[in-house]
Amino acid sequence: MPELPEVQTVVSELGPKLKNKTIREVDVRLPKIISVGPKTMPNVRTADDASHRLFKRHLKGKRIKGVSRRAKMIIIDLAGEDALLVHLKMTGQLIYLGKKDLGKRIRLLNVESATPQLLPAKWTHVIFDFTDGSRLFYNDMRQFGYIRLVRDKEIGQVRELQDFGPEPLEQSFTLSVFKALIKKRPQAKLKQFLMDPTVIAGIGNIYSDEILYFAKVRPDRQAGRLSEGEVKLLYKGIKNILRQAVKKAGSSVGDFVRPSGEWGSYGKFHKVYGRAGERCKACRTRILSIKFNGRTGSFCPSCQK
DNA sequence: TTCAATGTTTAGAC
DNA sequence: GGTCTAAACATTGA
Repeated sequence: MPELPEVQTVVSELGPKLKNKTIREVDVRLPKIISVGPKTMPNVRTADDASHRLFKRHLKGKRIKGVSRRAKMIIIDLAGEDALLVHLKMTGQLIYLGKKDLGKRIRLLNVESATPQLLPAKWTHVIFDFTDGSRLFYNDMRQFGYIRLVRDKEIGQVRELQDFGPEPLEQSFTLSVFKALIKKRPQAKLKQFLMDPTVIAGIGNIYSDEILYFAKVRPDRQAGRLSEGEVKLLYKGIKNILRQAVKKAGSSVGDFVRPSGEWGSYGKFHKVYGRAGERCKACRTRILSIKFNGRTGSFCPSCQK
């Protein structure tokens, strides 16, 4: 589900809601989602009783200072020396309901057949109860995501936060920084290059497709073989597409929901992602869909050279 | 029944 | 070391 624009949407909308809330109780319904300490390895999550108890005990009574983001990781900063790291992976959702909204039904899947549901629902794995009666729900159908409790000073040791490329929307991500990245990986194909978190943070399958369409280059072109003009257009595409998507609160493909239960609206603007077989909006050629290194990429064979 | 799905890591091959 | 592939996590829906 979430790439940079979706995660940024969660962070922007959740931050003001959670700020200065105090946790009354945490209900962990699927222990493997949670873990404690910076060195936890993904996919070796044991969810033993000790860390489960530690997690609940540590969070009880803690006040939330703020919510921020690094790459696709959500960082919930707690008073004292603790922080919660939340990674949504493919299908994680964070939904916040105020006390008087707890009876509200939320549509958790952006498909016709999905009926709105009361929370906690079938895929709600962790519930945070705040002292003012509001609640934060963590849902995750595929159960790939996680919530990890770490000490502030341990954050630097979290391996999922190490070795990340620059944040593409920050001012410091300049054209010359981008050119330096290309020099480092000249052989990489563009689709791979854009999606590699050690090259640039936060770009996944949806936005790599859209950025490549914007830059009019094929996903299988080599990064080091672009013309000067193509490099500039690609750089501009990264900034433009991501900024636009953040403005529209992300794309709700499948199951991205905002913390309020609303949908992101950027999906309406997709030019190629999810449009395989349909016609290119610019030239009417049919959009192709091809596997590139295990991931499907969609592109216009006529507009993209 | 089979396939693909927004993410990330790891192992093995070349 | 760089790059590619497949597999792993678990479930749904077309």
